Amino acid sequence: MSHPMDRRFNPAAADGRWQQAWDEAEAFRADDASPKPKAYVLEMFPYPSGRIHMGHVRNYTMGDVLARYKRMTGHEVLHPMGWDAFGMPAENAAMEKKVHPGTWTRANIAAMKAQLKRLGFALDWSRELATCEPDYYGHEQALFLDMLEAGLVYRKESDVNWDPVDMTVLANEQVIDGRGWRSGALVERRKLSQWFLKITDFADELLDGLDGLDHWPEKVKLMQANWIGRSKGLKMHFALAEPVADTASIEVYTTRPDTLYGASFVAIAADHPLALALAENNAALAAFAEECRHTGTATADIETAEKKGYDTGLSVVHPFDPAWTLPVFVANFVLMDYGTGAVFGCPAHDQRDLDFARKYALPVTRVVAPSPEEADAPIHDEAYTGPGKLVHSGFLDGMTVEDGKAAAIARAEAEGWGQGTTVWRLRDWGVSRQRYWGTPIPVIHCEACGVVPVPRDQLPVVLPEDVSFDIPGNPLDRHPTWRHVACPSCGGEARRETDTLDTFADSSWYFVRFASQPKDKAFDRDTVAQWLPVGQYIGGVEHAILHLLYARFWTRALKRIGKLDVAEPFAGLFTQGMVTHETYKAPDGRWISPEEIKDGVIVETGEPVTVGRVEKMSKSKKNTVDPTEILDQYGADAARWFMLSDSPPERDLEWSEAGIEGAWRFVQRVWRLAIDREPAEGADKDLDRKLHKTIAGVAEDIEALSFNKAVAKLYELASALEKAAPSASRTQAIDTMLLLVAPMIPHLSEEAWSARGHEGLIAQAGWPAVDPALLVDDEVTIAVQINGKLRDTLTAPKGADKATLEAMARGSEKVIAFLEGKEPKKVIVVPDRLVNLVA
RNA sequence: GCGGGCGUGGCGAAACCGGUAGACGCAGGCGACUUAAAAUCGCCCUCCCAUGGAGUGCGGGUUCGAGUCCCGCCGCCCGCACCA
Repeated sequence: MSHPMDRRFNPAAADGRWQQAWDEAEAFRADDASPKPKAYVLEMFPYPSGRIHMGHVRNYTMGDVLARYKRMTGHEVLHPMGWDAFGMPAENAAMEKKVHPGTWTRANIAAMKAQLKRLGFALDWSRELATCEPDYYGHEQALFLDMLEAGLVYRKESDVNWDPVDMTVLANEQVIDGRGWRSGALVERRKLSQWFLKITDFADELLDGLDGLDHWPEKVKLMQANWIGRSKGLKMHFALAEPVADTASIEVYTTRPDTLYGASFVAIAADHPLALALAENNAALAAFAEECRHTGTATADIETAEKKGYDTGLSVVHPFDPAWTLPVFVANFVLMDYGTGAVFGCPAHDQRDLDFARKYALPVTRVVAPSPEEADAPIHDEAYTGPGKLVHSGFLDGMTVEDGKAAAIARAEAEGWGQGTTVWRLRDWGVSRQRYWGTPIPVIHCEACGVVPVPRDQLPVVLPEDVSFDIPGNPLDRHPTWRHVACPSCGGEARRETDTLDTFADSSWYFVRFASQPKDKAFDRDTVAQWLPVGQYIGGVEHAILHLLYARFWTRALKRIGKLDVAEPFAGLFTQGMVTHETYKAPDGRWISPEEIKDGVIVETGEPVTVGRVEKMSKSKKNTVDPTEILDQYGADAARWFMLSDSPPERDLEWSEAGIEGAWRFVQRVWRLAIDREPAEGADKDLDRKLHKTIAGVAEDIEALSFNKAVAKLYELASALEKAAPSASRTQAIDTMLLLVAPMIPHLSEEAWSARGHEGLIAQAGWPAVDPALLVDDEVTIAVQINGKLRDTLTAPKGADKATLEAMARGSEKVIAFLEGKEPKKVIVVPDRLVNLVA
C-alpha cells in the first residue's frame, strides 16, 4: 500500500484499491430516475476475441474522459459496456481447438473484462450485456417478429457467395479474389432462400436524416450518402422490333433522358433475363456471358477491363421515331443489380458508351453543345459530360440539360412508355447466415402453413448446446432433434429455420438495451426516452457505413412500428484514429516483433532488421504491444495519459516506448506536486490567472474531444506550479489541478486527493468553477511590424487605445532605426495585438 | 475514374475570426545535484553566407499583413468503384 508521503506514486498498489473503492461506492451506476441532465456516452462495444488491444485502450480512454468529465459537470451519466459476442471467430476456434463457441466466448469475455477493470474505466457494469446470451438475443428475436408483422422482413431467393469447402455463405468482404478467405476455395454463386430486412424502405429518410446529424464527421455522412446512392432519372421501355422469348420490350434506366436523341445502342447485363433466355440456344452468347461473370471482382480489373459486347442481332425501336432502330448488345459493363440491368448507350456523352461505340463502330451523335458554335463539334476520345444546350434533338432542341430531362420524362409519361423514378444503390439487407453462433431466426417452416413465426411465449429460441464442429457446415442443420418441431399453427410436422441472423443485427440495438433492460421485453419505451439518443458515440471509422447505417435503420424501423420515440440513435459521433507502431523485418522478409530486437539486431540470430513503415498494430505484422504488460509496468494512468497525448484523437497515434515513458514522468510530476503540503500564505495573481485559464481551456478541449490540447494545457499548468513560489494560491491550484486531471488519470487523482485530506471520491467531485475575471490579462504583448514584418514587441496595458499604441510603437528604438527618419504612409493598429507601420 | 481528407522543425503536433509560426510533448545537446548511476532540476534545440535574411509541399494572386482566403500544380492517405 502506498503511503501518502511516498515520493513515488505506486500504481501497482493504488490502481486496484481505487477501482475497488469506485465499485463499492457504485460510483458509476446510472440512475434512470435522476433529476440531473442526462448524458449518454458510448464506445463501440468490443468483439470478445480474447484480449484487449491498444485500439480498445485508446477508444475507451477517450470515452472515459468524457464520461467522467460529464459526471463532474453535474450530469447523470450512462456509460455502459458489453460484448458483441456472436460471430465467426468463435466457430473457427471451435473447429481448431475443439471448444464450444460459447465456452470460448465467455472465457474471452471474462479475461477482457478483467483487463478493462484494470484500466479503471468509469463504467456502469450493472448494465453489462453479451449478445450471445438468450436474455439478449431472445428480445432480438421478438423485435425481428415485430418487424416481420410490420412487413419490414421478407424472404426471397437470392444469389449468395457459397464456400463449397466450409459449406457456408460468405459476406462479400470475406471473398478475396473470388476465393473464400478461410478455405481458399473458389466461391460459387448459389441461389438460396434468404431473409431480408427492408432497409430500402428507409432509403429516403436515412439519406435525408444525415442532414440533421450536425455532430457527425462530414466524411462519415458522405460515405453513407454515397452508399445509399440516390439517383433520379427515367425508367423506360424500348420495344423490341420483333418480340423474342416472350419478351416485348427492354426496360432501361437512365439519368440522362435528355440525350435520348444521341442513343446508338441498347446494352443488357449478362445475367439479364433476356440474355439468359437467348443464351439457352446460343452457345457463343452463353460463353460470353460466362466470361463476363468472371471479370470484375478485383480492383484493378475494372480499371483496365475493356468494354466488350455481344451483338444479339435483336433491335429495338426508338421511342421518338418508330422508323429508328437500335441494336441490342449484351455488354460486360452493365450490372444486373443496379437499375434495370439494361442501359441505352449515348456515346457522345458517356465515356463507357463512347469506348464501346468505337470498338463496335456504332454512330456517335453529339446532342449537347456547350455553345451554339460547337453544335457540330466532333467528339474524339472524350465524351462530353458538361452542361450546355440540346442539339440534333427534335423537340428538345435549345433546351438546357435540366429542362431536356424534364421534357423527355414528361413525354415518356404522357405516352406511357416510361416514368420518372428514383433509383437507389442501397440493397435490402440480407440477414441469413448458415452458421451456428448467431441469433436463431425465430420462424418455423411448415409444409402446410408455410412460414410460421415462433409464438411469442416460446421465445427465446435457444441455441442447442450439444453441437459438433468436426464437419464443415451449419451444425444446426444436422442436429438430430433441434430442427424438428410441431407447427404452431396446424400442429403437424415442421422444421425450424436453421439460419441465424447476421451479427450486425445484434449491434443494431444494443445501445437501446443498455438504456433499459427489463426482463419481459427488449426495452421500456419511456426509460429509453430518458437516455437516447446517445450524446457521444466513439469508435473506429471502419464502421462508418455498415454498423452505423444498420443501427440507424433499426432505430428508425422501431420508431415506425411504434416501439421507440427516437429516429436517430447517435446524436454525436466521433471516429478515432488507429494505434500504430513501427514494423520490423528480418533479411528474409519475415516480420519481427519489437521484443525480439536489441540495438537493431535480432537477439536470437544476430541478423540485422530493417525498420518498415509505421502501421496499424496487427498480429500478422507482429507490431502489437500488449496492454497488460504496459499496465504491469506503468499502471493505468500512464497508459491512459499516453493515449490522450500528442496526436489529435481522429488521427493515428504511434505507440512508442519513449511516449509511455513521458506519460509516466508526467504522472509522477503531478504526484510530486500533490504531496507537497507545506502550509503557505498569500495570493499569486499570475498563478490564479494561469489556473483559471486552464480550467476553462481544458473544459473546452474535453468537450471538443481535443484531448491532446487539454493535455498540453495541463503540462503548462504543471510547469507553472513547479516554478511558482509557495502561496495560498499555489496550494489551492494544486487541489484544483487534481480535479482537472481526474478524468484522465483517475487513480493518481484519487490517491492524491485523499492524501491531501479531502473527503469523498474525486470521481464524484464537482468540476471547478471558472472566475471569468481571471481569464483576462491586464497587460498584453503588442507586436510591432514595419511593412508587415515583425521588428519589435512591447508590453502595453490591456485595452490601450490606438493612439497610445501608435505612440509607443513610434517610440521603439528598433522602429526608429528601421524608419531612418521617414514618415510611415499608413499606420494600422489592432488593439491588444499589433501595430503595423507601412513605409 | 469519382468523392473526401491531409501536407508546418529530427519526430508527434499547436496557432481563436487573416495579426509575434513552431505552444506542449518526444528525441537530441550542454550543465547542476550525486562517489557513481537512476531519478530530478536548469538552459539550448527551423534553416542560412547571421547587427541580417529565408521559412508552414510547389507556383501565382488578394491584403498593411497569409500556415489560415482565392487560382493552378505536386505528393500522400482514406472511401466508393464499369451505378447508366
